[in-house]
Amino acid sequence: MVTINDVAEAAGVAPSTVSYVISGKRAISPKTRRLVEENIRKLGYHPHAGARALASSKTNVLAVVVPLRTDLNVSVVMEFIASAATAARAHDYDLLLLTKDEGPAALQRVASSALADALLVMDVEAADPRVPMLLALDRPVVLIGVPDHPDGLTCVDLDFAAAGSLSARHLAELGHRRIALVGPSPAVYERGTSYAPRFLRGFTETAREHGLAVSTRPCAHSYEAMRTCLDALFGDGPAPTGLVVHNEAVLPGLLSELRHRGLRVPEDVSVVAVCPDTMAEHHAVRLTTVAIPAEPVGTLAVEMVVRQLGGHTAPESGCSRPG
Amino acid sequence: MVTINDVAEAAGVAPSTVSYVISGKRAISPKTRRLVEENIRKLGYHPHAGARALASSKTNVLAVVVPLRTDLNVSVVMEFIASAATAARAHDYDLLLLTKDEGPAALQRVASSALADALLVMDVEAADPRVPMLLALDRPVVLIGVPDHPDGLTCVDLDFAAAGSLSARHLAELGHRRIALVGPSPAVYERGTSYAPRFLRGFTETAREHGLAVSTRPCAHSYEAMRTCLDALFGDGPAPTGLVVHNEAVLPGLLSELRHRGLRVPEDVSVVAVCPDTMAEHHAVRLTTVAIPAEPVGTLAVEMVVRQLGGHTAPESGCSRPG
DNA sequence: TTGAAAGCGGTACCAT
DNA sequence: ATGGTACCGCTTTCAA
Repeated sequence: MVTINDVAEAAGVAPSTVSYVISGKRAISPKTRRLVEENIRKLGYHPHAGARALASSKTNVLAVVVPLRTDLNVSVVMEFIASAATAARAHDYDLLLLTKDEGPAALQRVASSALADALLVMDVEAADPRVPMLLALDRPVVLIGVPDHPDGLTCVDLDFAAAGSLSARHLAELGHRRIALVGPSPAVYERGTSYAPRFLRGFTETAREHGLAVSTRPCAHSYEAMRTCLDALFGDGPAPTGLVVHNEAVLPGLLSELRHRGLRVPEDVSVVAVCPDTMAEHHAVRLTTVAIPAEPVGTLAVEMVVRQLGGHTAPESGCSRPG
Repeated sequence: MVTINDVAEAAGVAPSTVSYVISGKRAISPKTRRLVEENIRKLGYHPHAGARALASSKTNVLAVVVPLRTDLNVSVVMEFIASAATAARAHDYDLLLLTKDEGPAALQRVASSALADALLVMDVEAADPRVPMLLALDRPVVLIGVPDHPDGLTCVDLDFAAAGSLSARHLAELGHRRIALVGPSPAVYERGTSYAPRFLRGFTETAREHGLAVSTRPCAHSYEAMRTCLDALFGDGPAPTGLVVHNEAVLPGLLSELRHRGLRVPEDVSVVAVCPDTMAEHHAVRLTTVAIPAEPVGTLAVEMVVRQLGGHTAPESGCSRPG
C-alpha cells in the first residue's frame, strides 16, 4: 500500500507537506506542489479513507436510506439514487446504501460508528419512527418526504399537491366537468406516506374550485383491483370524462381495459398519467403526463446536506418543494 | 463520542479486553464478558469504522457498481440491489454505491483508498474496460454478467441462454411453427452486454432444434420502433404465431398494438414476456412470463464475495448461472 | 485469563 | 514556506 510517507520520501518533503498539498489548507510553493503532485501520480497514491476519517472526523460518505418495497415507484427511486450519486461525487462524497427495513437502528449504527457524515432518508412517513432517532443523531439530515413533525429537520419533497392540482386543472381546461382519480395502493395511504394524500388534496381542491364533479379511489396493484376501481368510478351515475392515474403499475392494464370497455382515449376519456415521460411514450394512446422529477430532488437533497456539512448550522427552516 | 477506552474504563478492564470481547478472538471469562457487554450497551458504544479499518485493514464494506441507464431493466437492477443489500447486512457488511459511468477509475479509487474490501460489478460487457482494472486490483470481485475474458474473475449471471431456450421450447410445445423474438434495444447489442446475445442464441438454437421458423429483431424503446419491429416481423411471408418479448419497456405498447392490428392474445398469437411476474399481472391478456430472478443473483454474488473474503483464495473457476 | 503498548495512515498544531 | 510530531480509536503482538 502506498502511504503518505512513501510520497513524502519520494518527493523529499515532510508528510505534512504532502497532506497540505492535497488539502490545500496552507500555502505551498509552486515548486514543492509540482514535485509532490508528480510523485502522487507516479506512485498512484490514494489517501487511506479510514485513516483520514480517524484523523479528521470526516468520512466523505453520505448514507442514503432507500425503500425497497416493490409497491413503490421503482423508477422514481432509481432516478433519485442515480442523481444523488452523481451529485454526491461532484462534491467528492460517496454513497452508503441502507435499506429502509433496517429501521431506525441502522441510522444509529451508521452515525455512531462514523460510517457516514450525514444522512439522506427517502420515503418518509407521516409518523415516521426514524424522525426522533434522526433528531437525536446530531448529524446533518435531509428527509425526502415530509413527516407530521419535522421538528427542524430539513426536508425536500416533490410538490405532490401541485401535481394533483395541475392534473385537475389540465382536465378542467380541456372542458371536462366530471373527473376521477385512480390513486396509489391503499397500503400507501395506510402507511401515511405523505405524498398520496397531498396529491389527493391538491387534486380535489382544484377540481372543486373549477366546479368539477370528482370521484377518487385508491387502487391496489393487480388487474382485478384496477377493474374493480374502474367499475366503481364509472359504475353509478354519469361517467367521468377525465381520468387521472396516480399509479404507475396499473397504467398499462388500465389503458387496455378502457379500450376493452369501448372507451377511446382521448376521444371518450382523457387520461392524465402521473409517471415519467418515458413511460408514456410506450403507450399507443395520447396521454398527458405529469412527471415526477425525482432527479432534481436527488440533486437538491445532496446539495442541501453538503451545505449543512459545510458549516451551515441553521437548518433550512420548513420544507421546500421544487418542481 | 464513546470510545473503546470509555467502555474499558467503565468496566474496569483494559481496552484490549473490550476489543477481544467484541471480536471473540480470544477466550474471555464469562464474568468479564458480561461486564463488558453491559457497559457497551449502557454507553451505546459502536466501534469507529475508520479506526477499525485502519487497524485491521478491513472495512466491512462492499462496493457495488450499478448501471443507471434507463434503457436497462430498472426493476431488475433494483431487485439486485435490494437482495445484495440484505445479504450483505446478514454478513455484517455495508454497501457502497458506485455508478457505472464513473468508469474504471472509480474502482481504482475505491480499492486504493480502502473504502471497500471487495467489489460487485453489475452489467458487465463483453469487452468491459473494467475487467483489466479489476484484475489489477487484487481484491475479491464478483462480476454480474460474463465478459469475453473473465481471466479467473468470479462471475454470476442469469442463465439467459436457458431463458431464451425455455421461451422457444414453450412456444414449440404449444404447437407453434413460426415464432419471433422482439429483442432488447440495438444499443444493448452494440454495447456487447452479453445477456442479449446469449438469450438470442438460446432462443434460436432451441427453435431450430424444434424445426421452427424463426425471425428476430432488436427493438428500441419507443412506440414507433416497436411498430416498425412488428411490421418487419409480421410483414413479409407467413406471420409468426408465437412472439417472445425480451424487452420490458415496449411490452405494454406492443400488446396494445397487437390488439389494434386485430391480433388477439393468445388466440391469434401467443406472447411470452421476459419480465417479472408482477409486471405481467398488470396486463389484460394471458401472457406466459419468463422471469429474471435478480434476487437470488444478488444474494449469491454477495455470498461468493464474502466467501472469497473469508480466505477462500482460489477464485471459483468459470462462471455460474443459477436459475 | 488479562494488560500494556506499538502501530495502522493520516491531520493539524506548534515550531522554525 | 516547510518540518516535526502528538493524536485520532482500534487491533494485535508480546508479556505476565
